[in-house]
Amino acid sequence: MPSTTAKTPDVSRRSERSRKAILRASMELVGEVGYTKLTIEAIAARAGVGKQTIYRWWPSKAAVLLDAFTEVVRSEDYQAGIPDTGDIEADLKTVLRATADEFSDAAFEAPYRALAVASAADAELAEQFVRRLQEPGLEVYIARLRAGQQAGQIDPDLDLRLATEVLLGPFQQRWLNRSGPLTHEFADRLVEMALRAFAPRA
Amino acid sequence: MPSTTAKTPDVSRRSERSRKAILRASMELVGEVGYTKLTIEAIAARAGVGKQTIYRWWPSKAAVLLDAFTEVVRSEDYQAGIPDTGDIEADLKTVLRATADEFSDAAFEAPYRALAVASAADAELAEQFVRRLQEPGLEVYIARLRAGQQAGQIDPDLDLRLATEVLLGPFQQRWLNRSGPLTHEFADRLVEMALRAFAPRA
Amino acid sequence: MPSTTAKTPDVSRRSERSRKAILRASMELVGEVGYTKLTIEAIAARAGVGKQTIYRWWPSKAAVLLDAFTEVVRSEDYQAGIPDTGDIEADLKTVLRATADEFSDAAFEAPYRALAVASAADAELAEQFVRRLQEPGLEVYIARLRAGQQAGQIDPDLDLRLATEVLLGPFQQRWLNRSGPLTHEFADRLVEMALRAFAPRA
Amino acid sequence: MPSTTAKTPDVSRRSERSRKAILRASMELVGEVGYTKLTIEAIAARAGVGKQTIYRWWPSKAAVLLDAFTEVVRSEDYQAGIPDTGDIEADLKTVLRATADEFSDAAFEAPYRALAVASAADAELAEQFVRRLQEPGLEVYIARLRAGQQAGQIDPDLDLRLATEVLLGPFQQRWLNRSGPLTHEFADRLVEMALRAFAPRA
DNA sequence: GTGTAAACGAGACGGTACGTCCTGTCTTTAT
DNA sequence: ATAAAGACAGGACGTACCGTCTCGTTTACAC
Repeated sequence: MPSTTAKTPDVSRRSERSRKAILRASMELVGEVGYTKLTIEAIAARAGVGKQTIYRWWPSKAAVLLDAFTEVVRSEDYQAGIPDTGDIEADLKTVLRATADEFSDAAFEAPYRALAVASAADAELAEQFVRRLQEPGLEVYIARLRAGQQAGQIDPDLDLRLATEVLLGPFQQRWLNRSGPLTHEFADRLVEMALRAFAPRA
Repeated sequence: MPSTTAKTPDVSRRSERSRKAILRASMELVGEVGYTKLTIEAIAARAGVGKQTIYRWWPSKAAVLLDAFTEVVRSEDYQAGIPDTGDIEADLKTVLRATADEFSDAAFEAPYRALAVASAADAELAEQFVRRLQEPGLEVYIARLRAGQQAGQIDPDLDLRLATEVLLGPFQQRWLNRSGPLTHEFADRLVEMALRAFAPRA
Repeated sequence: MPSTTAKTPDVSRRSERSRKAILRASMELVGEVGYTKLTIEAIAARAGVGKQTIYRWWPSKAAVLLDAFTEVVRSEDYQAGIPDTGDIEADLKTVLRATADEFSDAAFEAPYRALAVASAADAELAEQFVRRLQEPGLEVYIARLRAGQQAGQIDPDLDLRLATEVLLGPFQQRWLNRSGPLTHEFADRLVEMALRAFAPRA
Repeated sequence: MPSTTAKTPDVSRRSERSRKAILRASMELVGEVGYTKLTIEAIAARAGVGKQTIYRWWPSKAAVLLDAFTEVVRSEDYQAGIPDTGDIEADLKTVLRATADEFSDAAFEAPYRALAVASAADAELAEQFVRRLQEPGLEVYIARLRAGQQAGQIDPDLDLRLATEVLLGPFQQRWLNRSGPLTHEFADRLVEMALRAFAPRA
């Protein structure tokens, strides 16, 4: 029976108090100084924790931040899902407008961009970033689109996965590249164009 | 009046040999060690150049890399534009498939991702990145779509700018997030879905 | 009356097995890595003992080593005393030559030097070091010199304490400073010179 | 022609200001906190210097301290030599009493003990310590003893090197081990006993 | 041609943060 | 209650780079 203990620390002995303090300090600091100037030393100092306690449990500052952000966002969003008023265009616009607003809020934007950037640079982190933060978001879109299919508003043969990419890809691109403003106007136009692609074939 | 200009170096006395060596060393090193482990000191050492020579002419290592990459890519792509066989779907698929292949080539991918990442993190760099590397790419798409409009294959009222975002956003998203493979299959499906959105209204 | 004694651990419950393992590990390690690189953690690990068990019973790693060394040396030397053949010069040379050999043996030298060094740096340890390891050595010299006085070979008014310092001080100095080799030649010359000082006044 | 440059820093570019500040800070700090608690970081901070500047020029904190101490002591002592009033006993007592006083002065004692301890632990340092600080001291004794030989007060066949060890060894031993007080009384008795050993044979 | 001023290669500098190591304390579980 | 185990806060280690700052040494234009 393997149970490779080796040098992995004992999770049952982990200090919850320290864990919380570290995540909290990370979120505070990334807002104050930005991701590039965020240092493990500063996190440890702010959290009142030894550096080793961070290195023991996380492989990088990005991983810390991912945990911190996940903890905050957990189910806060996503859980509700996308409203279904029967009017899919209105519903998608509502949600995408809200998302645009969220991405315009610095408190949300700073750590989220930090994670997106770190993920783009680090494949291992990316896997976690996508799975823990992006996938859940896609799922609620897929659910709403599926309802749209049943309501006859969406092509029943549509590749829903690809559909969400068409809807959200342009959005993320604008945001990451800062190649344009994330206005309600933009959200509306994007939804309209996407829905033309999603519509049942004549 | 002396017009001191103080600290701006004299471009006419700039050493072309050093400039080339620096750009070359940057491209080599970013391929060997990756962007995060790329250091100014290593570039200077590899290029046989004093550090100050780099600091004199570039504000950051990302800026060096942007110059290096621009030099390589210069007009190599883009200049030709997108072929126009009359079949816009086939033409777009051809180009997007080629792009997918390009982004799968490590020699291209490493520095380009480095720049994309650095741009996502740094607004000032982003402006240059978008203007010098992304915009020219968009333009050729816009040109082809405009031709499609004239040929009656594309909705004449279509917002062509937004259209390119719908076409390329999902592509960039997959690539940056590594959320899926950049296959020809993907390129084809993406073009097909986009064209449904771009088609003239019934 | 409870006689709490609060924080002094209960000696009667002390694990003899752990004590032995710790002393043994200390001696081994000081030989392998030297005193400066000797760590409490390594001793604990080698001894298969918790760190706290060391901290509970010893105030410092030097104290551990002092115990370890004392245990080994205990009475092994000293007990026999210095031989008395009637020829004090020969007797002293014999002993000092033997001492020179002992100090040239790495197995003895490493821990003893470690203790001497630690003692020179730490007054509290020094007191113990001198009392438990050096004084017993001096006593046997004093005893032999006293016999020499009675035999009329040594000045009856000689300060025997100071005499041992004159005999052993130069020896220790050479050894500690490595300012010269501890040869039999050196031992002989030192004894001869000292005895000129110890001789009865004309 | 070898001249192994390799990675040795360029001495001609060395900052004299930094060198002085480092040596000064070392001496201050060793007095304030003692040798064991003396850290390179603290020296760098006090000197207003980067740590690398210390690591670049010295192999260890002991080496820094040796330089610092040497700079202070340089020729201050030793240069004058031992007075020669014709009465060698009085002269030696004068000097040894003065030395006893010096070793009782904390400002001198702290760094000197630090060096002695570090030297006892580190052979490489010891070589320098002996050569730069101890040998010059011995030389002045040898010179005075030689004068004594010419004056007929000292055995012309005496091994002067060994003689200085007999005189100073007991002194250093007492001091390092703290095995007794360094009083004028002690100095006098030691000189008297040594001179009995040094006297011309009857 | 020579003089002078900038750019250059080199690299020392004051710093910051890294990731590792060890200290001495504290907590948990087992004997 | 002591012990083994090991997580913890703290702090120094020695290293790697940062961006700035001299140093001489080219280099190229002005005279």
